[in-house]
Amino acid sequence: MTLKQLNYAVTVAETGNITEAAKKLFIAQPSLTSAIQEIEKEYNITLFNRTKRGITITTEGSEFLGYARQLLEQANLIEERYTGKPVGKTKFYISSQHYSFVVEAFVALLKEHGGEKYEFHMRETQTYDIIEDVARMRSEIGVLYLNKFNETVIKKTLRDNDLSFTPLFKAKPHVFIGKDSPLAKKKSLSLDDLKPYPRLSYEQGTHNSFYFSEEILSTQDSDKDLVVCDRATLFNLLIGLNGYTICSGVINEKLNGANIISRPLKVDDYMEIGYILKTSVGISPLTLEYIEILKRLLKKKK
Amino acid sequence: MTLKQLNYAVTVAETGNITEAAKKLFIAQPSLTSAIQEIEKEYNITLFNRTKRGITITTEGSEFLGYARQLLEQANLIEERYTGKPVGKTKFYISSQHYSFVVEAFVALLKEHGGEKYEFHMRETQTYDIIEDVARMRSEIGVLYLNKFNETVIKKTLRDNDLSFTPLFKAKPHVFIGKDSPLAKKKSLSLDDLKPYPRLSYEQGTHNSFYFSEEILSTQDSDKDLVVCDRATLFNLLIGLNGYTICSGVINEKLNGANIISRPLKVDDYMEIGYILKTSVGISPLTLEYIEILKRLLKKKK
DNA sequence: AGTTATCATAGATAAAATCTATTATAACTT
DNA sequence: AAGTTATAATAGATTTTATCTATGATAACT
Repeated sequence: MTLKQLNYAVTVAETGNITEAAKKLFIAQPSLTSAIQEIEKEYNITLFNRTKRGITITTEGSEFLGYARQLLEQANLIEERYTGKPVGKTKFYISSQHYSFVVEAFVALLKEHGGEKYEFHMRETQTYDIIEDVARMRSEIGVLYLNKFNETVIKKTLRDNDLSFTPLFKAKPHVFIGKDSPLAKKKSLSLDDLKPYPRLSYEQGTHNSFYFSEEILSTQDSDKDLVVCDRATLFNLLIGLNGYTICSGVINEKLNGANIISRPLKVDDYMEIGYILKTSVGISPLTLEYIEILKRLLKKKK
Repeated sequence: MTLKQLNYAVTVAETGNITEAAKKLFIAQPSLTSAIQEIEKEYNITLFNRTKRGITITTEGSEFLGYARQLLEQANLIEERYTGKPVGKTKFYISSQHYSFVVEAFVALLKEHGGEKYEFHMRETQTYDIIEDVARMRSEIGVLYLNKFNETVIKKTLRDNDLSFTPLFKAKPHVFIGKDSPLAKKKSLSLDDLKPYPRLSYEQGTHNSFYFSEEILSTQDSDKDLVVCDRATLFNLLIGLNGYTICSGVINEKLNGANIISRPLKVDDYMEIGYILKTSVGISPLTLEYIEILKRLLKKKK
């Protein structure tokens, strides 16, 4: 295994095409072909399925490339430290449930790296995808919540995938509503208060087991159910239809807008929000920095 | 930069002798010489001072090799993951003040890696050395405490060295005494109670500024002062001379022995014990695992 | 003064990486 | 159906890199 080979493999994966990747790397296509074959031979794995219209990554390959990327990232770090010149883009990938504080920290991280070339991904997605992203090393970090109800299932899923969960804070359940909603008059809300209004929740795809829901109490009955993928859409419906959604209550006016307010929900439950990491690969400096920012931000909010 | 070169450089540093290292690496000495020169040329640094009786590492070189080791460690991880065979020894270095829970976690980590080839270092040492060890990447992690008194100074030192501090727990000051000490009768102790007895503290070398003391209240006067380096020695003197030492109070009977007990100290102060990391290099899986063990252990004690 | 241990240099040799040219194959195009 | 295009694999030549052997230089020992 050489750094060159790993870099080649990663580029091929990104390009999805050996010929194309060879051009990017300023080498001839057969050289690249043989470099890839070398890795495959050395570790007796298949990184790519070859077709006549490019290549596709195998599951095995996707995992391997996760490790490879991590290693290359670290090699670039040394390169930069000792040449001064930035080598390749700074890359950062995060998968998260829909929390504005996660976006806020993401923005803060971006600001600190504004000068450099970068490629940052903020994936607000479904709970199961978050876990899968981190497990397959598509993202280095994921943010989600645990509570009494989903804890056992999620923790088992995490264990199975060699992932660790680190709590950030415990939140009492809140309800997000539009500031002009009739519900806004009350200081706190009960489940009965919510009954007449449309409930908004996030789409959970094929893994729409209750356990992977983004909202607690998803097993509760509701007459009017609206399911969306996008935070802005959710907020639009919240305001437009006097809807509500149950959440952690950590709110950022700048990001969510002044039209959204939160009210405590009168139930005996909690949400423990934290981040997940793939333990077997360690933590990169950038991820470490992101975690620090998260913590700093949350401290301020309290 | 290639992994080969880095590996060569690290071996040379370990051996302190190019000829010798070449034998270990099963290559001829001139090959090794030129490999090292290549790195030095590429990054315009001097890794080693050559003398006629081997080589010595430069300060620059020591830092570079810190990064190199980290990278190689991660490369080995991949190698192991995909060949099954263990590649090189598992290495773990920790520097810490004298806390038995740190040793306990160290032991637990060892147990989980008992089957493999390993080289683990537990450096119970002086506060400033802990900071330096982590800053120079001789250790990946360090454990020390902050309190009102030393916080500003230590945090500045950490910032200057690109180190982060993460709190583990806050402890109320306790006093360690022998179980047969006259002081053992009282449920809690005041500073006046301690006056007549010998105070034990850890040697802090040339950096013996108050701020780097391992014990809080080190500025307090004491008539009988005993200064040691070794935890066992400290405990022996504690028992033999009815001495005392001020500490966090986290105690482990198995490790410290049943002859040592702790009593709360009546002062308005705290110790915030946490770990320090070099932020610019990320965290290795093993260090991550160690941190998890620390947290688990401390949770149990509470 | 001779011996030993050490690292550096020179030039030869071996290994590897890369190149050009070509083949094979599936998917489009006309 | 025949031709064209895009893609990856293979073969063999060529270049580049890594390593080797032999030797030189120098300080520290004996």
